[in-house]
Formats: sequence, structure tokens, C-alpha cells
Amino acid sequence: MSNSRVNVRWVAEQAGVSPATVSRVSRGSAQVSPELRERVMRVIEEHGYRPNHFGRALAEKRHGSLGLVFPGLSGPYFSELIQGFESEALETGDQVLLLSSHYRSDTDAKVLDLAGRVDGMAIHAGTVSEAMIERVSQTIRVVVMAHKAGPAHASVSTDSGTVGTLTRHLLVEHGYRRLAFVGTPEGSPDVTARWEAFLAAHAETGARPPAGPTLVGLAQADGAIAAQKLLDSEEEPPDAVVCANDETALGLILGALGRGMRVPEDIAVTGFDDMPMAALVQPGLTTVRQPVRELATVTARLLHAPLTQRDGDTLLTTDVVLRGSCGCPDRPSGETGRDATAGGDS
Amino acid sequence: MSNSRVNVRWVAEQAGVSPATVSRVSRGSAQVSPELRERVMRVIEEHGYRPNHFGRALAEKRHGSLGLVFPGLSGPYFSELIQGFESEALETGDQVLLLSSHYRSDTDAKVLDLAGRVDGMAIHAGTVSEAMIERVSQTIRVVVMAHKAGPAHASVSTDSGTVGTLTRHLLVEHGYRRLAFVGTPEGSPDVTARWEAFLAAHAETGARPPAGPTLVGLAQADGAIAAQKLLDSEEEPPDAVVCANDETALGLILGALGRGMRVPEDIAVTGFDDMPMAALVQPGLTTVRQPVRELATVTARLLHAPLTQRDGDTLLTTDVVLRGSCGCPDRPSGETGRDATAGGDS
DNA sequence: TAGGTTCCTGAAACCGGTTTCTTGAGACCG
DNA sequence: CGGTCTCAAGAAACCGGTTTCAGGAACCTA
Repeated sequence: MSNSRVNVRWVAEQAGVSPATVSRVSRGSAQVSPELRERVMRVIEEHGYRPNHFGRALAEKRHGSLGLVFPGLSGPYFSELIQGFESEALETGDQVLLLSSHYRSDTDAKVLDLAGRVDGMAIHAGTVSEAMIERVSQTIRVVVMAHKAGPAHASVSTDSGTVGTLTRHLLVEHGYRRLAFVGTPEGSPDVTARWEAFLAAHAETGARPPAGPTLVGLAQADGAIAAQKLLDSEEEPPDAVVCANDETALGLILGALGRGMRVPEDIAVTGFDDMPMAALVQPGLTTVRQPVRELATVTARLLHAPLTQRDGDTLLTTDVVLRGSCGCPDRPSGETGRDATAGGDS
Repeated sequence: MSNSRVNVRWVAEQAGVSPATVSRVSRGSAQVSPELRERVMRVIEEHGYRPNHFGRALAEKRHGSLGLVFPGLSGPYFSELIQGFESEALETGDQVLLLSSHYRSDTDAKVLDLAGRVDGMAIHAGTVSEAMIERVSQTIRVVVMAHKAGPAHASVSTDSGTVGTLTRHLLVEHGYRRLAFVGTPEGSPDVTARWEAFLAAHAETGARPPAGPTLVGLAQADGAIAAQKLLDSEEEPPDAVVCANDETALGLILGALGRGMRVPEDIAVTGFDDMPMAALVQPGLTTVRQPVRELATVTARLLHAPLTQRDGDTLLTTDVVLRGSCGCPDRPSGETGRDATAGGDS
């Protein structure tokens, strides 16, 4: 803690005024005569007095901070998320408390601790039990990201339905027939929604229903594993693969190239995220761009607002980005493609 | 805040005991008769009482939290750093408060705010002015990362001297003659140290002194810019390039490949970090592995300790990792090369 | 049985600001 | 000149726990 000597009463004594006056001067909350204000200011500056955070927070009944709960910092998605959240919170003068679940089981308990130290909490899907989200929502403001809202908390997500648009693009424009999906729907609500959009597009276009998803995680290494499962098996390999995110897509591409296959000639690959690397690889990665930073800032803004007056679900739009990996012509980097065949998905 | 009704006095009243007894039961700090303990526990559980953080912190004069100040979340380096720090702090029961400088000028003020809310602060080089570090050090425990210790604060860094070993490897084993350095020494103490090690290796081996560094930032895009500067100029291009980190090295490789050059035949490239991508690209990136996670955990551990008893500077060892991009044979991924020619650098 | 320990418990002070309540002084008005 | 109104500023209560201190009861020993 430190300079425990320098507190309101001490400053008051030095300046020959009451603690109340010091408080009024330091926070500028009420009129103080120029003379006393001057006296108090001099003592404050001379001794570098700063009001103790606890005392102030205790009296104001407000923390001035927001919590952010997320699974882990793998890949650019969460980096961008944290960056955006922190940036927005800084803007409004809030501090950010971080809690990474690391997929551990004692996260719920940590969340309860955290809840006692923040005014609001952003919770990313797949980190905290529904029951705990519900419970915490009754104490402080809660916004979940990439998940559904509940009775007492709001939500912000990006539209996974665009995977349907992308899937139709592969089926209709390019005429691929054996599509595979890489990702574990049970793993997160995001992947669930993408898998469902993938299925729906097959149904809508009358395409042959695809096989079950290739169950792997979301890291680049998981893409390599998926390549092994899909390309080294006895069965006929797919001619196009829709991956749950860009990282697995890149891992898959590396795996395919390593086996002497060409992308997209022998196998087309798509991702989700539009992370920076997607535009830099050869061929460029066809993917869905989601506004991660906006996801974070919108969440932070909701949390800062004094009360959540039925904010419900916020859905941010996403866009198909066509590059070389699906069979489209690869544009020079810097350009970005936008899908023409809109509609269909909410 | 919430259940303001449920506080020590209220619980005490319900259980028919004094607030002191409730405190003793809730924190288990002293002996309480089984009967009273039982009565109090029942009320606590029934109404979900949790001691208010402010009240407790105020009385204990301790925050139970650590601050982490870093420039921004670009690339895997800072992801790993935050992850490691958060993970270690969680272990010891501390909360983590994040402050990203975004290279803004008002960071010093934010740091002062933060200092009032944490027991200790980890500051990454290049974010906070020396004067402010000094000032904050007098209030709370401070550890700087990738920088030098000061009179009142400790430091933890990774050894940049290994760049010297790597440079000698390029000069002596491979016989390259026109080496270039990509990175801005003034930009950060890390890059400064790497540049100096690069120079020192030239001097030691009697090689022709290199030209000045190619001044760019640390992102992948900066590597592309460096490629432009180095390869599109009138002068003879270098035959080997030592980059300040892996990201610029990858950007440079992409730039070289895009110009029809071969790596390492036409130009050798090395990085620093050994980020995951380094082992996955073709050819594999020769680089220096630095233990980023350890950097973070050691820092967190130092901060948790009650007092910094002259911890001074901690230097973590780094290793050269030889892969294909410098001209060495590319090993199958999974294997890692360790440099044989040790010594020389502290 | 007196005296000394040991163990439990509650009263009260304390951590450091903020805010309400109250008082006193000075200004304004009839 | 008396009364009211306004405004500055201090006293005290309050936010919610923790801890010291002191007292009382039970237990032990001589």
C-alpha cells in the first residue's frame, strides 16, 4: 500500500480544514472558497496525495472496473477481443480484470471471486457454466459473447449464418460435391451455429447430406490432424472443406500441400475469421470476416451503461471474403472480395 | 454492487452473534465453538453471504491483485506473455488488471491510477516513462520486463546475446558476407540489445562491419516493407538477413518469395522468438527461442513475494534453433535444433 | 478452594473517503 | 433594523470487514 500516512484526515490537518473539505476539493464535488481550495491544493500537490481506492470505492459503492472471462489466448481471435475490450474500457475510465479459464473446472469459483470486484462482466462462450452465468447476472451486469442472452443478461455475437452463404457458394458456383466440415459443434456455440448453417445450406440446395463433422479443436495443429483424418483414410477424400476457423484451415492447407495436393485444384478450403494471415498465404484463404473488435467494444459499451434495460441479443453482421483457396481468382493482396449472393441468412 | 443488505452485521444479527464472530467464521482466522460456527455457517450459506471486497481490502490493506502493463497485443509474443502471467497469478490467488498502452502518451497517468489498485505491477519495456516507473516503484512492487532494473525495482529479461551466436553462425559456418539487420534499435531495449549483439559478432569475427539497420517495426507487415527496402534498391542485396523477431522474418520471407527469390539459396533469413509458425513454414525459420512464458511466470512470482529484497536483474537463457531458412538442413517438424557453438555471450 | 491458564466471545476502534446534516456568517429585502 | 435566504464548512454518520482488547467461563493445578 504505501504512504499510509497521507490520507484525508492528515491532509485536512495540514491544511487546517476538515476532511470533508479535502474531499470536496479533491473531487470537485461542491463549492469551496478559493482561499481554502488553494490551501488544500497546495498540501495535496506537495505530498502527492491520492485518494485511497478502497475508501473511495467503499463509499461510492462502485468498482470502476470490468471483468473479462475468456478461455485462453490461442490465436489472433482472442488477442483482438481483449485488445478491443481493454481499449473501450480505457476510454470510459474503467479498469479491466482478466480471467482466463484455461478450460479448468474451478473457473466457476474464480468467476464468483471476480464478480465481487467488478461492476460488470463480459463472459465468452464456453468458459462458465450456465448456472453460474445466471447467478452472477443477479449481482452485476453481465454480457455473454458468442452465445445466447438469458433472462438477466444480454449477449453480443457475430452472425454464423454466413457460413451457409459460403457453403452454397461452394456447392452452387463451384459445383463441389463432397464437402467436409472441420470442427467440433459441441465444443462451442459458435461452431454449433456454423455447423448448422453448413447443414442448412446442403438441405436448401438439395445437395447430398454431408458426413459428420471432423471433430478437432480450433488451433492450427488441429487442422493438421484434420488433414490426416480426411486425406489419409481409405475413403474418397472431400473436394472441399469448410473449417470452423482460419487457423484450422491454414493447418489443413499446410497438411494438404505437404501431401503433394494442390489447393484449390485438388481440394478447396475455407475458414472463418479473416485473420491477417488469411490474406498473406498462397493461395489466399477464402473465409468469413467477423468484426471481432466490434464484438468486444460493443460488449464493453453495454457493460458500462448503468443498467441493462433488456438489451437482449445483439447480432453483428459478417461477410464472405472470396480468395483463391475456394477456386475463385486470387486478387492482389490489399483488395478484399465481398460476396454477391447475399440473403438467406438472418 | 447488489445484496447490500447481506453484510457482516446483518448476518451477525440473524445468527445472534457479534460481527467479529461472523468474520472469524467466514475467514477461519480463529477458534469458534462448534455450535456458533454452525449457526453462522447456516446463515451464510442460506443467504449466500460473501464478504464485500472493499471492506476486506480496506481492513487488510492489500488488494490481492497484480497489474500488467504492455504495449499492445500484436502477435503471439504478448499473447503468451499475458497468458503466462495470468496463469501464474491465478495460481497464487491474485487477480490481474490489464493496461495496454497502445503507444499513447497518457499512459503514465493511467499507470498512476492502476498503481492505486494493485499490490504489484509488471511493466513491459517501451510503455512507461523511466520517471514514472521510478515513482511507482516507491509505492508498490514493480518488475520491468525486457529492460534493466532500477534502484527500487527488479527486472526480468531474456538473453539477446544469443543473436551474436546466431550471427557468427551465419558468418562462420555458412560464410555469408553481406548481412543486414531488420529492426529499429531505438524502438525497444530488446531490439537494441539484439542489434548490439549483431554488431559485436561482426567485430569478433573480423567481418566487414554491416550497414545500418533497416528501420521498421515488429509486425509482419513491417517485414514486407523491409523486403521492399532491401531487395528493390539499386544496391547489391544482402545474402543474409537477421530480423529483430519472427514476425518480420516471416514477412520478409514472403516478400522474397513473392519476388521470385529462393530462401535460403538466394537469401538467408533468421528471426527471434521461435513462435509456433516458425516451425510450420517452408523452409523452417532459423531463429532464437526465448522462454516467453517463463518470462511472464517469473515476473509474476517476483511480484507475489511480499517484498523485493534486491532481486536485481534476472536473465533467462535463450537458444539458437537451426532450421532451413539459414541454409542448414531442414529437419522434420517436431525435431528442434540446438546450436552447438555455445559460449561468448553472457 | 484459591489462583492461574486457556479458550471463546463481544464491544469498540480502525482502515480511508464521502455525504448528509447542521450551524454560522454574510447578503438581500422590505 | 429584523427576518429570510444562500452558501461555505465542520461534525458525525456511514460504507463493510478485521482485529485488538478485555472480560467471563471452564479447566487445571497445588
